[in-house]
Amino acid sequence: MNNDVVHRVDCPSRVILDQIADKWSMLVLAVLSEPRRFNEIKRLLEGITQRVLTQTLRRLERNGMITRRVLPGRPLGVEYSLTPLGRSLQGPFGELYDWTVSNMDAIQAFQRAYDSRTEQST
Amino acid sequence: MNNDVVHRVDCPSRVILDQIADKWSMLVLAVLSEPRRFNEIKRLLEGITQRVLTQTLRRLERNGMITRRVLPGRPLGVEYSLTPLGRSLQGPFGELYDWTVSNMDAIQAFQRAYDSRTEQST
DNA sequence: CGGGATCCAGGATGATACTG
DNA sequence: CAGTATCATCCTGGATCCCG
Repeated sequence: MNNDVVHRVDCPSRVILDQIADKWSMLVLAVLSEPRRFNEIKRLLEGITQRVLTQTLRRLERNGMITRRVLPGRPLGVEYSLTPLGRSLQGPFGELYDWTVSNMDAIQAFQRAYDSRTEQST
Repeated sequence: MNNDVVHRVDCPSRVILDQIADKWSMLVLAVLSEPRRFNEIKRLLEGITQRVLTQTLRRLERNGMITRRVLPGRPLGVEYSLTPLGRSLQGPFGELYDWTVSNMDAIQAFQRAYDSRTEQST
């Protein structure tokens, strides 16, 4: 990371980072390793509401990460799939995910230590 | 990414991801490539308020990413620096940052296209 | 200098109902 | 099925004041 520039408010990377570096975007992108339909994604991502999912999908679509395709036939069907751009994000996100998994235990240990150091006794 | 597990609400990686995959954490970590003091960080990160900076630093500290050291002497001084764990995050974050810089233009083009496709004319 | 405590407004979120 | 619309709510983040 170039520390001389990242922090500037006018650096476009900050704006972009804002768009992609959030939990749901990452998870949606992960789940879309293969094309999926709306409710399918929703089912896979336990805890997301359709409202938030819709917003996330729209944002990803606007940013050119995913494609929305209306399936012919009834009842309605919509399929989302990664664009090449979206797929190219799997690398960096994968790194981050792997790091998280590798260091999960260490982090939780730190948290416990911090909390016991912090919390007031009865 | 392992799609069979990422999305589960009970997967700890989701909790961790939540902690680290936010804008300010990434930027603070970036700026802390060398030890810095509170107001120094604040000055470097244009747009952050001391409240949010404090919260971000606390969270990072709790997660074992940074160390807080009170400097002896008057007036007060506090120095923050990366722990080995925090430093190990620079790799993944760097990847993401590099990706962002490389694809910034493409993304902004997508956004413009999407917006002109979407917005209603006068 | 480095915060903690408070107050307050606005945006994000959840739940629910309705539609093509 | 795949959303949109609405409303109540919650919580974050900004602004301020104060303290060691």
